[in-house]
Amino acid sequence: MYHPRELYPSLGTGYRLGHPQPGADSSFPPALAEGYRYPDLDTSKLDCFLSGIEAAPHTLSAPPPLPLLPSLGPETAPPPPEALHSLPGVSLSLENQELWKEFSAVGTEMIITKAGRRMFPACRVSVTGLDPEARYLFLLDVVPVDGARYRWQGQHWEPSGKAEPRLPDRVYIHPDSPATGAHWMRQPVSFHRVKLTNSTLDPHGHLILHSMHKYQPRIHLVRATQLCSQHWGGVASFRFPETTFISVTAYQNPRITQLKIAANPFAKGFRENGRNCKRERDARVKRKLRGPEPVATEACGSGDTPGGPCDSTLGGDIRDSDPEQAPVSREAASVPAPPCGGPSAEAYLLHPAAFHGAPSHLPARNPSFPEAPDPGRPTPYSTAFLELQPGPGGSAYQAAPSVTSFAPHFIQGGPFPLPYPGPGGYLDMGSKPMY
DNA sequence: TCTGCTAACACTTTTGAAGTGG
DNA sequence: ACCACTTCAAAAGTGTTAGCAG
Repeated sequence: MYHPRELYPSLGTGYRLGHPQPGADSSFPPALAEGYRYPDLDTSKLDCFLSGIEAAPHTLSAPPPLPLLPSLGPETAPPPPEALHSLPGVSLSLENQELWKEFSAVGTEMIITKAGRRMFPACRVSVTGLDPEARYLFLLDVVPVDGARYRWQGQHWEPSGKAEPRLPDRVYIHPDSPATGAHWMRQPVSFHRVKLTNSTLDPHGHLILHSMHKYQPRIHLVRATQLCSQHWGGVASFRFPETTFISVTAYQNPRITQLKIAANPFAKGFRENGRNCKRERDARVKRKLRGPEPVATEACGSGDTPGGPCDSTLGGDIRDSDPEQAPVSREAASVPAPPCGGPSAEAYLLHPAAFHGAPSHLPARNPSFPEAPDPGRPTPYSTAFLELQPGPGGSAYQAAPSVTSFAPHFIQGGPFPLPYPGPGGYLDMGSKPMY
């Protein structure tokens, strides 16, 4: 685990997030740097949806210089994760770091599709140092690492020209947000529901990426103590070098494919003993050509323990060969959850934008939110993603109007606005009452 | 011809509704 | 009526593959 204060001992606790200096990254050709400033979290861009949050206005000073971004590939020894923040004492650790490192050592690739594809491995982190009583939001976004487009050369990735123009920046808000520090610290926080797409007109709010480009996920933690203020109480921004990846529409490196099949329970069918393994597929093709025959089976059954479900917080990459990352079994899942084990209904009512539109993602009641929502709050929205308006040149974030929470023009995609339920009321999501 | 993208496919996992029993 | 548990079907998430477009 890395503590931000160890990384930036000279910064103290009150500094502002800001843009790094492109020139500081030696792996980033100056010619490509134009228009590709690394957009670290700009506090102003969050005002649109954080306006209901926080405590005393926090004065933030100059941003620290960013360390070099990592390059992808087996030759790099990952530097410590980077963190920028004005939340003293808060630190984040990547829970599934070993898995990420395995992928990173080969050169992580993430499939992106028009409909949206989940990340695997997913970002799963543990947080410490939060104020147990204060509320926080967890955000995730993905930013380009450099200004290059990449190409698979049979053995490795190489830059092959200038990157495509920057796409709209979207932020994924963890469904539990806002929740108390105690809630976030109780168990690892998983972003396994994040989806990546290459559709620039994506209506679902997924994070939009270009194929064959290198990206870096970032996790932001925002303090939110009072729900009706125009200010927020600080922000911490983290990124883990081993989570850098290249987006693709089809896997290029067969070693990555093998790793994904081995580690992702959904791909179990493609394992050596799976019914969808190459041997079986070939056999099926032969059978098709010969005509119908009884289907065989058991011999090729996986025999593995079924991978279990993941809740909104714990879920993510699960590898059934790894006991430490063993999925929660159905039996285990039936055990009563801890008081803050699930997402919160109040969190939804207060920040419905934090939840996906699908009913399956609806939160469970969370007693850590005893108070009813403010009836005077503006209309919320039903998407876990916010699209942030790029500033001039497409690289900087523009200050958002902070007059209302969830300013409609800052949010794109999804069936909203939805009617805001009064205190104790229901939100109509697909005609089903919530709680 | 090569490269990148898409849709269809078969398979597995996840989720929620319905049913059952205490 | 309520709760806990089980069963089942539908939805969603996988990588593979063939075909298409530039």
